[in-house]
Amino acid sequence: MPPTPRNTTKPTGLDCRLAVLGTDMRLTPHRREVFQVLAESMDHPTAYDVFDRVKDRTPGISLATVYNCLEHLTTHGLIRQVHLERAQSRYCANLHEHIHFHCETCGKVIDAHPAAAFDPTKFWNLPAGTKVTRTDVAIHGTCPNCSK
Amino acid sequence: MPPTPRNTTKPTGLDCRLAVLGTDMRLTPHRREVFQVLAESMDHPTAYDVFDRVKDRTPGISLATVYNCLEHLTTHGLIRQVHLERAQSRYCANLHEHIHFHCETCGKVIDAHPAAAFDPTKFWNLPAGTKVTRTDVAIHGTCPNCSK
DNA sequence: CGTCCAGTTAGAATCATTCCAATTCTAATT
DNA sequence: AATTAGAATTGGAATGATTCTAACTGGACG
Repeated sequence: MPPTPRNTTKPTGLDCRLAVLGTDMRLTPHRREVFQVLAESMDHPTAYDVFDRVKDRTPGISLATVYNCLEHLTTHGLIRQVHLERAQSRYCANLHEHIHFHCETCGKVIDAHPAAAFDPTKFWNLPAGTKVTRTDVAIHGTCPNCSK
Repeated sequence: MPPTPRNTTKPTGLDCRLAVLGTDMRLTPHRREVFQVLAESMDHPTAYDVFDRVKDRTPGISLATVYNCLEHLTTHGLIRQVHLERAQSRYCANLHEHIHFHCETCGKVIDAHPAAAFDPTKFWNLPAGTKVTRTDVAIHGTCPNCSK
C-alpha cells in the first residue's frame, strides 16, 4: 500500500492527535490502521494481536510492517510500549499518565491512573548525583474478577 | 559432574543460607558455584555472564546447566531474577528488599534500598476488589558517574 | 545388584523481534 | 513528463535469549 501524502489540510479525528502532539510523522494508511486498532483495543495487545486485527481491514499487511508502524508510533509518542517481565511487548494507546496492573491469574493488564503524586526518591535511596528520568511501576496480583 | 548427596550434616557458610531459608533443595557443586559467583557479583550479571564466570572454576559446565541452576535457585528463593524492559534476564543475590535503578547511559544496574514504606495503592487507583501481591519498580535515569 | 530419579549435557527447537535486500510509491526538482 | 531522493513496505532470512528433548551418569534405596 502506498504512503499517504503529507497531510497539509487541517486535521480532524486521528489526524488531530498527530497535530496536537506536533509530530511530523507521515500518516500512511497502514500507520493509521495500526493506530486505529490500538485506540479501539483496551486489552494491551501484542504486536501479533495487532497484526491479527489489522489484517481483517487491510489484507496483505505484513507482520514486519506492523512492527515498523508500532515502533514508529512509539518513538513519535503516539502510543506506549508496555513490558511486563520478559513477556512479549504489548502496546497501549492510552497516553494519560498511568501504570499497569497485571493479573497473575487471567493475565489481563489493566491501566491504573494516579491517585496522588508519586516521587520515587522519597521511597528508595539512590546514590547522590543520580538523575531520574522515568519510573516504571507494575503491580502484580489478582484482578477483582479472578479474586471471586 | 555428579550430584552431591543430600546434606545431612549441620550446614555452614552457604549451606547456612539454604538452611535459614528452609528449602529442601539439593546443593550440588554446580548450584553452589553458580550461587557463589552470583553472591560475589554486584553487577547483576546475565545468565551468559554467570556461565562465563562459572566456567573458569568449573570447566565443562554447560550453559543449559547454568540456566537450570539459576532457575532452581530463583524458584527456591535464593536469588532474584531481574527484568528491565525486554532485555535478557539478570540475576541478583541481594535478597534484602530493594528495587533497581538503571542507568540509561552506561547500562549499569544499581540496587536501591527502601527509605520509607511504600504502598502502591496510595498512588494509583485500582479497581475495587483487586489483590496486590507484588509491585515491580524500576527507576531509569543517569547514574552519578555518567551525570558528570 | 537392580531400579529409580535428579542432575547434567549437547544440541535442537522455539519464539519474539530485528535485519535485509528488493520493490513501490511520493514529493520535490528538472 | 521524466528524474531523483527518500520513505514505506514487503517476505524471508537472521538473530539471540531461552526452553525443550533425549540421552547419559551416578548416588540412593530397596
